[in-house]
Amino acid sequence: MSSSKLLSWYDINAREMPWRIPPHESKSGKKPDPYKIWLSEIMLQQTTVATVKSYFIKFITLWPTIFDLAKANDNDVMAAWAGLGYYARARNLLKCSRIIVTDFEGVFPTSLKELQMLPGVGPYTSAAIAAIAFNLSETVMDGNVERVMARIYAIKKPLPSSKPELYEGAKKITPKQRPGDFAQAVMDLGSTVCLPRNPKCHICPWETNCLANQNDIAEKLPIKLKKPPKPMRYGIIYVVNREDGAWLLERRETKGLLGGMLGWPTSEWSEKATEDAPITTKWVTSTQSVHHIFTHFKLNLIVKIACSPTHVKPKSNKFNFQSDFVISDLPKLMQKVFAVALIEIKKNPALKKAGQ
DNA sequence: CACACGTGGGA
DNA sequence: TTCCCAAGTGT
Repeated sequence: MSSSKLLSWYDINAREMPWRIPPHESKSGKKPDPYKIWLSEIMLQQTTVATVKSYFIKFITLWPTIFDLAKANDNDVMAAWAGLGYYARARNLLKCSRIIVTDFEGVFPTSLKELQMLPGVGPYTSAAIAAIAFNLSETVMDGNVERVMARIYAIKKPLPSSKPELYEGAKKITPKQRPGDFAQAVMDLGSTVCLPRNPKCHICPWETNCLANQNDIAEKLPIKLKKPPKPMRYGIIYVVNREDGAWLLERRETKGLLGGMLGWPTSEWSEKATEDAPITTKWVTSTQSVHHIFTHFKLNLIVKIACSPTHVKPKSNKFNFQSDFVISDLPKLMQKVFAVALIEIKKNPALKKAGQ
């Protein structure tokens, strides 16, 4: 297995990404901005390149350097992250930027050990930053690399127990020359050629070296255990529009699901939907409910809508009327709820006031 | 180690 | 519809 074969492939086939130094510039010594590599790698955790691109450009435009990000308003950063998911990443992004500015004078450390002490930076991201931003010969292991290694070495032991073996395989072929390009090349290969289903072995630079391809079992690898079904949860969510046009929202608790994000007041989400209205009023129940799929459960929410007079005070001070928000500041689930509420408001004259 | 943690796209 | 997958980390 030769890394040079893959690097030659990468020289021609590298995907374009806003944070990436293309191979011809990389070879002539152009260095990436560690801030951009770090930011992109955090965004790319469990998230596709296609999805990340526009968010990356937005962040770089709003906060061009780590110093800008470190002094940003927390709610502005959470709003900019809205829709991207896994919101702990955004909270850790802020924490990390402030550590880098206050403890490291704005300069990222280069060792895996120091990088892994940063919030949101684990085994994968530390190696990716070291390899891509600093061109150090570190071995990156993500889902792509796992799949490629399982195939070229024909490792039949199922994931996740095979991870150490897969890592050793990757480490063995990590080159001293161009380790950053190599890391990105394996991931490009995994995302465009060595696909989970229907791998394109006939155009793969490692076609003749790959043990799985030689045995015609590439598509069967890596072997993964089946995932248990997602349980269903139910709840009631409340959309209140005040006569002056403001909407009733809450800033969700910092920890847990959608932590730190804006959202509509909601009951708990459990086996059974239970009322927990934020104000006492006459509610209109939407004909449509909202269905949403999270990583570990499915959710069905009944949407209740009300129009309230301006003097109404919510039952809890965690709820606030806000007129200065845009719907894109909210997580996708909350955007879906709002869309359903608007349909109901449009249909129902009793909910229409204040020029809505 | 198992589980919590979002969302969108493809087959 | 349903399932899998995507440049994982924190607890």
